[in-house]
Amino acid sequence: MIDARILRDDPDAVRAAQQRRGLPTELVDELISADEQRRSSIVAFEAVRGEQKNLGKLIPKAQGDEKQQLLARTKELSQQVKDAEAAQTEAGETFERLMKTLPNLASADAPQGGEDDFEVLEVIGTPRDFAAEGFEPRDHLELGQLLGAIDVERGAKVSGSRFYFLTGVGAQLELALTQLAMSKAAEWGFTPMIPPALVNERAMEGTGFLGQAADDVYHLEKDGLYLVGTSEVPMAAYHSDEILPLESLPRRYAAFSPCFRREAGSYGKDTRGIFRVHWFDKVEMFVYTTLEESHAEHQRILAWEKAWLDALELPYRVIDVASGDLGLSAIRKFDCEAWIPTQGKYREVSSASNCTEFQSRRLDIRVRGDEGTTPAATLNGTLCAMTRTIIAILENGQQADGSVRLPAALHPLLGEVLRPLP
RNA sequence: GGAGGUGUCGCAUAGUGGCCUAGUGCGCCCGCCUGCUAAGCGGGUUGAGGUUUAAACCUCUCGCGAGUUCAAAUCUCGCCACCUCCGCCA
Repeated sequence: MIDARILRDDPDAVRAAQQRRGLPTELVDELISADEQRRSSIVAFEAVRGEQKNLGKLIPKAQGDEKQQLLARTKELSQQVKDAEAAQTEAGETFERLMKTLPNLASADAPQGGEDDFEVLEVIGTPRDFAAEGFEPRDHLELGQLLGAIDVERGAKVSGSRFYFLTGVGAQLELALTQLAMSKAAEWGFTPMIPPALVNERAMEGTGFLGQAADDVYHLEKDGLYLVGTSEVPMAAYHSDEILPLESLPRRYAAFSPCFRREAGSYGKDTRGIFRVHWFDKVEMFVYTTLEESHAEHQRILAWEKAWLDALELPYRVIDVASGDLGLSAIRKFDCEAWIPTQGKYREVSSASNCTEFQSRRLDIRVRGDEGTTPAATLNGTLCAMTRTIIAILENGQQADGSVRLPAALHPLLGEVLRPLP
């Protein structure tokens, strides 16, 4: 949710932001009139309510006829107050419902356009030339099977398509990555967290996932709970309804959790292996800070993501996602994409978003500063999404015999090389 | 799943229909006093929204929501959270 004041004072800025996302601007006009209606209903209610209170004070002191007259008058007022209050509540709810459909104001710094209009900011490392090395690279699934690391057949048998078992060195690889990511994050000043992966509606709605992304969310109707698609959800709701002292910011958390995604509408896409799955584990960075600091923090989060990919010795690039491809809550998003040799493409492995005040207005997270309270800013960024990282490590580190050279950072945990099963 | 209890300002408490414009203590902030510190004295201190050039004023907020009433922190009902006990359980 954005600041209603911006809507009143500078509606053109809101229209422009909508246009940057490629969305119609009619909503802005609807919002302005809903806001006017809301405010006039407040004025009407407060007028009758004030009168009721004033007269109510006179009643205990009044006697005889005077008292009877007052009672008659206030009895009449009582109904008016109820009606005015109902009208105010309704106008308020209408406004809020519309407000919640309005995405965060896309940054003018983000590239214009849709999914394919991202800007490449940086390309780091060099993809290996397998032709020059004299062999055809195997894809992650084939490598995973040679190493005894990934079992998708049994994943499908037990749970359905887009499920998998990590087995043997595959399971060890995830645990090692988790341990490494969490300890690096702790070194950087993040508080390690293991949050719940089931959350209530407030948390899911407040982070913006019941909007355009609602179809992608698993919902346990019987219990009123949702499975999180990312620990961003419990971590944003962690401080909901709280007022954080300014001195306590930034608050940086590194959360490890499973992530569940229905992947509705991606039926034909990325069906081989574990690239696009209904469940994976992830270490996520989540930060609470001020609006002013959020832009610099966004860059820091990106820098930590890069440091992580550097440590894993993966070739990757950084893109600035176009405004039409942003999620509901973000004003700007940077993705890191690792090189996947068998796809001949860079593919997303991490993503850093600045959600400014959008989530904290919905979840009521404020900062107490010198001049009263203001909504906090929230940011999130992937540190390590397990399945895609495993894919990148296997494919980029593979050798002609099907073994995989690991990055030096993993040597203390797993040794230098993963070898095929005999 | 069953039984009972609790929910008031940052914390602790008072408040059983109108004197609540929610009192008091602690903490915190400002000032006074003051060799220093402590104590003492005076003032301030929930949050949200609205009217307004401003100053100021108004409304809402006692876990949440409905209801009764001219009037609700207070009475009634529902929900939620927490605590204790019983059952089940990794």
